[in-house]
Amino acid sequence: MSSEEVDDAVAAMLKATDQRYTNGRRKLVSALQQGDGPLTITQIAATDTTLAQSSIYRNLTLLEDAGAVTRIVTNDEFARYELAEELTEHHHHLICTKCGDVVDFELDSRTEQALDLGLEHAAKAAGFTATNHRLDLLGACASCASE
Amino acid sequence: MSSEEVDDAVAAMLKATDQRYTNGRRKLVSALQQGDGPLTITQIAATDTTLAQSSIYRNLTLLEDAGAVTRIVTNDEFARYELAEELTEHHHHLICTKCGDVVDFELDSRTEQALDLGLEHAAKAAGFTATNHRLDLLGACASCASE
DNA sequence: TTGCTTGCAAATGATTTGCACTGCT
DNA sequence: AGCAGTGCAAATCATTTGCAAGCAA
Repeated sequence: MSSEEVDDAVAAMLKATDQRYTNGRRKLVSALQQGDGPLTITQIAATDTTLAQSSIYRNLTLLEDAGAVTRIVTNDEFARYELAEELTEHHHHLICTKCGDVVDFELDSRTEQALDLGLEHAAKAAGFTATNHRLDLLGACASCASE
Repeated sequence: MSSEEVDDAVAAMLKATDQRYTNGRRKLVSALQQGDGPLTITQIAATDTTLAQSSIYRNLTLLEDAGAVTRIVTNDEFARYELAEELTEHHHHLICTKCGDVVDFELDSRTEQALDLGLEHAAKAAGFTATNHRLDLLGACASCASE
């Protein structure tokens, strides 16, 4: 999805929830589009020092409610945000347990399909109504592993 | 792994890090063994009102450092703890996005193998050194879905 | 104007820490 | 006796919220 398409989609999502697509919100979406993985508040704030922290928090929450953004927590103390799956490709996360960095990756479709089947089965067995899954790989990123 | 085996294994892990296996720590391990999924501090505290919150936090951290316990964060504000994978079976989590409850489940071995292969491949491609993976299913648990 | 947005500063709440006390060894 | 473990209360720190001012319809 191109940058403009994402923008349009977000605009539509916001309109649907009676929210404005303000300047600050555009900046957030843009920052999230840039990164190659989910970003922390600090990382987002660093992309544009004119953004007030409280507004970043508020607007990310608002965007999350509108369905444009997803909040994820890895294991360290900061939450991270990324564009909703609907606006990106289905992907997973490489989480470096040393530096805490998180990077996206995709699984080949054969594996992904096998996984979906297995999960569907397991969910049914547990009486669980699954909406989506979340898969992370934990370990050391390239730069941390070489140290 | 039986309750006693877990206990022995934890004892060994603690000894290896020069830590005592005190009463309070035994209670924590026991509580975690009981639950059918990772537990929050609140849930653990509820199993034994004589445990001080600060000690629960401290001891869980200590057990985590010893490798006996794993801390996980799902998406709500509380962290959860479970016995380390080494002391249990490899499993995944059903996370109810309504009530926040987390329950363990296992994937059939065929799917798990396919997943391992795919992940190994993806990790190599990204120059990532993976130690393990984490897979959650998000949705509504049986009781929340029926509401 | 009218109401949503923003920025600042103060409040909240999970988690951490200091310190004095208790209990192993 | 001597040091590790505990409980309480105070301190932290990410996140949330109240409020007054700015901005768009």
